[in-house]
Amino acid sequence: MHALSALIDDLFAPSVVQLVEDAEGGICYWPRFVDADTAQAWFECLRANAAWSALQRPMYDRVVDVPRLVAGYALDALPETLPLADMLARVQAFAPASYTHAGMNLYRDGRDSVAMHHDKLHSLALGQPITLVSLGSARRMLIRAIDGHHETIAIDLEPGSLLRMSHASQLTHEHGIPKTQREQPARISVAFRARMRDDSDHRRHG
DNA sequence: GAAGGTCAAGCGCA
DNA sequence: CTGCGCTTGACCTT
Repeated sequence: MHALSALIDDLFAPSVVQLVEDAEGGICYWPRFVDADTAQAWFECLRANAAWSALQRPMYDRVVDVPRLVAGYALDALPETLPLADMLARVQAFAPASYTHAGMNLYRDGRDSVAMHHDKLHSLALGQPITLVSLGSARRMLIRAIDGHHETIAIDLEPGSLLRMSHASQLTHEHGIPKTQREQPARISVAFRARMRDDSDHRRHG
């Protein structure tokens, strides 16, 4: 019975969903980028072995925790303990680009979140997309047009899914992961980006 | 070196 | 319940 409904889900599941249109491919969602077992294995390995850090930010007159854990890796120096090389190869097959970095977020539960934002374009290579792999439990993302009617798209990012956002779409849309009251197990997002150069050298100088 | 953008939690509102 | 817009301030980029 469950096997049958899963089969029906598979038959009717779209292979790709176009969420936003633009000249560079807009924002595109593949619900079944990898199979569930692979997604689960990646999730467990990353959660256990990635170098997660907890950040803080000032908020009014106190310091609060950033509501998620973060980790980042350069793709030319990947630790062998992580499945990032395998992930990159499979991302390249769906959304080829000259990726250089993988940035990861761990949303532990429904209280973790990211505010609406667009990715910083000054450090990203022109025309190169940002491609997001979702692992763990599904989590709702909001995508909102900046001008016009501020139309908002809500999409539940499923484990094993892939979301490709064009460089151009970062100028017209912002995105975020709102907090939720629902029971919400952990999710990891892995964002592959193409940085035009390493600009981490000349910060914090004098 | 001045100016502008970012993004955290909590509130009230629809 | 969910989304949205407002608030302050340290840190960042331009």
